[in-house]
Amino acid sequence: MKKTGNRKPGRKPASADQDNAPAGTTLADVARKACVGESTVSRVLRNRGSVSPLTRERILRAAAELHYVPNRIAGTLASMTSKLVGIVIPSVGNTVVPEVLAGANAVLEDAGYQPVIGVSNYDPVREESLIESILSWRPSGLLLAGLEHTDRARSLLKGSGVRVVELIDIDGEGIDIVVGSSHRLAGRRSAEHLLARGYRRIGYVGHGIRADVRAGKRLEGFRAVMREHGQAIVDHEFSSESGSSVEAGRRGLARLLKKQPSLDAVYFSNDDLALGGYFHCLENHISIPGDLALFGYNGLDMAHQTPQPLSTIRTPRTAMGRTGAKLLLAGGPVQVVDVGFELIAGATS
Amino acid sequence: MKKTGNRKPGRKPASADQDNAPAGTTLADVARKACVGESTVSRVLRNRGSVSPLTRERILRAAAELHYVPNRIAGTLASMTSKLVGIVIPSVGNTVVPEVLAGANAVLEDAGYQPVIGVSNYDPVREESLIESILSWRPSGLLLAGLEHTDRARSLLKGSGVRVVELIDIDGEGIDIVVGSSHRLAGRRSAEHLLARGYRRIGYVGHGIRADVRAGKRLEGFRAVMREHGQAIVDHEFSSESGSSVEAGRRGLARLLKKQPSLDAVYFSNDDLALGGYFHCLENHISIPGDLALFGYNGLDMAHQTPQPLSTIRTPRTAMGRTGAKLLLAGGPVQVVDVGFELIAGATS
DNA sequence: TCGCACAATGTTAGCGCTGTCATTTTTCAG
DNA sequence: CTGAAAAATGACAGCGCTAACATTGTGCGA
Repeated sequence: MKKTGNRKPGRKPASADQDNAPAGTTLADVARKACVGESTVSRVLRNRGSVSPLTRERILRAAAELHYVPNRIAGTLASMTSKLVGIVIPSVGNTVVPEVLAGANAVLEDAGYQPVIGVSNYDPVREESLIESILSWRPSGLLLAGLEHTDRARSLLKGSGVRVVELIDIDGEGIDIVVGSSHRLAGRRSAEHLLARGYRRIGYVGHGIRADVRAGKRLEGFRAVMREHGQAIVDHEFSSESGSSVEAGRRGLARLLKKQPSLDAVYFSNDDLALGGYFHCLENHISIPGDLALFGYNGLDMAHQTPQPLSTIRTPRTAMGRTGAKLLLAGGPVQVVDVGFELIAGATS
Repeated sequence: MKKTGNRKPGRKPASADQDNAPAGTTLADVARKACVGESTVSRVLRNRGSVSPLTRERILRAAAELHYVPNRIAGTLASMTSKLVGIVIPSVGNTVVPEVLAGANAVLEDAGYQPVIGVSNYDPVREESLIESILSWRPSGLLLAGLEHTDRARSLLKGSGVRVVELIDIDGEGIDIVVGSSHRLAGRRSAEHLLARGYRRIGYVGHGIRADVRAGKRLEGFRAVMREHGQAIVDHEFSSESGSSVEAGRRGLARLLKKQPSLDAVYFSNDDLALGGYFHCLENHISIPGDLALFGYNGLDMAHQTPQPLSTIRTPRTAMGRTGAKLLLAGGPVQVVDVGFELIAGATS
């Protein structure tokens, strides 16, 4: 036989402190202190509905005196709308990501949103679990890097119904909104540039497709143009994973030139690597672009400060983040935004 | 006269969909589908308490079929313990922060915590409001950069009762746990190094105390040693705020050398600036360290890949983040952890 | 066979807010 | 001065979950 009713409460009631309960001050405490109903306090704190100036004043004073900090967890649960936005990035060390992040963050912050981030470390499976984990915080949107995700990640996102913005890349099928530029096209333009300048014995130092999807797409575009011109990349050197990118570029170029001393140009998968290559040339008195031309990708500030600014392609990274965040919050239609890129001729080609 | 009771519910009850309610599937739905009580589902999903293998299996299947994603907002509210950790950083572009962040993030993620981040942009007032905002998500801890905060920020943190870890710097008064190294001492060691190598006409290019508190502390230590040796910095050039750090370093050194052509060494407030200085020397055929010695701070990988590795001081940034995060979660006593630093002699001094 | 520790599961009261609606007070045109 | 619309405020049922407790089943030594 069940014995319903007549049971002690499941929790101990909060101790009835007065005035100084820093950790656990609730809206009800403020209401009591200001001698008003809870909903009035709620209205004042969220600037919604109409409240008389006197009451508002009294409530604000009470809240301040109690050092009240609203509990957004409770607020979110009650209102079913969260001011949380999930962000999953592949890495923080990367030179590109922080800028995109900064752009997005600026917009989100201004709109009162708080970013919840996860770092996937370029691992789609890790990304999937981060997405799941972040979704459990019921964010009102999600910012992702790139278009490559596991199937389950995709279905989780579709099922959740939250707005998703995929940043950086537009070469592929997006889930919802996509903001970025075409890496394939960037690769093409790079090849066209080098060919136009008369370079023919061109090598490649960088990531393979497996290591970096977007670098792979650039390489693909690059090769396509070469092929169209009856040319081919003479040789390539895929960067090993260990050490910094700059170091990888330096070593990579060294290895490549040992195999192919007669190269007249090298295409790097990004500016970090290219900078490493630049340092290698400096050290070995290889004249640039006389003996060897260098071409990168990203438009890093740093690579623009060398005695000879690096030839590269710059993408509007901050704008990308800003646009992505804006569209995330705006609630517009599904769309793909191509933010384009700019080829910087530089002095190394 | 009040009319209590007998009122329609304030919310519309969730539509009684079956099987495919992707967005709003709740624990109750799973319980119903698996024909068990809600608490049993909760137990299974959190691996707490004992549940028979068969029931567990049934529940997991039901959850999977319904694509159930737990609502941690509700969970947090109910359990009064959150798996959120707040992180307030001064900037993402900065080269140091991402590494510290990566270290911290790795530890937090492994423990199932989700970081909620805010970017203060080096503005203590902005930091204060970010702290307040983040506290409203009731995180179980907060990671901050540096020891300098507004009074109100400090009292908010003290009042909230959450664990606080301040990273990077240990020269000052901490709120709770502090993990970092002494910048004052780093400045001292830098000066000692340059003096020991016989440099006497030393200049400074970098941030003033106002622009970067920690750079200011390093400069202070540097000057103290100089003074103790009866020396003084010949001249200095504070970097303007615009443009990248590398560019600032290049321009700064140019300006400084125009004023003081006879300098034999320059102390930079960080490696980014020093790298800019290095590029300036390269471009103007100033031999290093023959004509001019350069010394930086941070131990950036990139500055180690130049033909002549930069003389600098390296701090264990990733370890700093890891340690900070570990202590945050560990619940140990208040303490200050000095992670130290390492002077890298390099080839520019 | 009984009784008791313990495993397995159900029941329910909140967690601290917000949204809806009810109620009371004020304002103001007619 | 009157009635109705508008402003101000209060009351309270959830939001989806967890923690505490209640309840029932199960194995096993006495």
